Amino acid sequence: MDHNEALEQSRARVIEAISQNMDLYGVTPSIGRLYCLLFFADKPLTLDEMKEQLGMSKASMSLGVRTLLDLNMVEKAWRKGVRKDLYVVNDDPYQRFFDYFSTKWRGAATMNTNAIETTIHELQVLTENPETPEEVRERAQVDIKNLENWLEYYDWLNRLIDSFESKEILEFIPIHKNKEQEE
Amino acid sequence: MDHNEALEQSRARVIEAISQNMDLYGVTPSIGRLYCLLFFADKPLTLDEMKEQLGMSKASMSLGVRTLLDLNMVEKAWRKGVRKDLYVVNDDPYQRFFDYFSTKWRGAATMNTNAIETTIHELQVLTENPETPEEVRERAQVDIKNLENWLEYYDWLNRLIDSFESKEILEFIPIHKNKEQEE
DNA sequence: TAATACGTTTAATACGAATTAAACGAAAAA
DNA sequence: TTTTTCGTTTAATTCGTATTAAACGTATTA
Repeated sequence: MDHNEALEQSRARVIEAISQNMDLYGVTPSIGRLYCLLFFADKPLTLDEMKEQLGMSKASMSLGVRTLLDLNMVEKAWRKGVRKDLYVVNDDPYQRFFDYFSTKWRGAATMNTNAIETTIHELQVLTENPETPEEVRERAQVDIKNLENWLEYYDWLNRLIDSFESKEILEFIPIHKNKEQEE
Repeated sequence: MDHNEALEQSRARVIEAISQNMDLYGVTPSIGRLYCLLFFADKPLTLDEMKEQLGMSKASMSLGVRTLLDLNMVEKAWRKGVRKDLYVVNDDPYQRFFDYFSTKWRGAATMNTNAIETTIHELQVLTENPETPEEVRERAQVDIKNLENWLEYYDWLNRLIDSFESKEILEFIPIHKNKEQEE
């Protein structure tokens, strides 16, 4: 085995691990490998180069790059004299983590909060309606109580995400270079 | 429309919203609806009751309940005289959030960390090998630097998850009842 | 025991998302 | 202009997973 192969083989291990676990970010292993390809590339890549290296279609590369752009995991790059679109990885793992929550989790929290608020309002109208049977009224009141508990949680979640976006979380959980760690 | 329907319809909105957004927890909308069914149930349910209410097969309920159990989103319940297995929702949203990170994200962090550490070690051996061509050595050194940056991130992530598990995060982002909020 | 009532597993199916080939439109080059 | 080179979109296909029917094993009951 020559040394170039050894390098590629070493890389392959982390590529596989990371690609598989990228489902936490809601992307497929294929897109995970695309991300890793860009991560290990020493220069911005074109769609054709990605297609070449991964042995997939150009359409897939186009789609894959776009979802990675949506997640702020890659960025467009520019190089004089190059007409093709170029892409580089956004290799700050903290930023990647924070961005993911800013987009996906924040979006879900907003949607759920809206649905819950609307529903609570409807249920309140229901309980205030004198024609509502007692049995239904009671169930509605239990629902309201439970849903208000969720609202409180989503408020908390939003504040957590705020601390990610503003990076204030790093005051509580600091990034400390682990210098004096085990050799 | 009778009042019972009104209640069901109000519930349906939040059920749909939450079920759709449950993909953040890595589960399908079907399992999301199963979770919501248990959430709104006023008593522990059997597999047959779930099957009945959702119009799905018993096998699906069995599978679905198990994945929810793995995520600590539901628990087994007991009732005297009832032979069938009973399940209730674990309706603490904070705990749900924390458990998810304890299992899924911690697991991914561990796997990736292991892969990265092994790879860094291999790359170091490669760079120390006098037969390694200079060009490969340089690329390996760049890789090592980048991967060490990731290791630092996963260490940070683990400490963040620690603060979830221990609930110390609540000292930084407190749960405050939003009493004095906009009416 | 035997018979029934469970829950789970397995193998087959059905459904949806990932992937691609081909068509398309836009921009640069000639 | 016309032609070529891009990237994207669309429609078709492929692939994987969700779902189910049926078989299975186990525990309870009689």
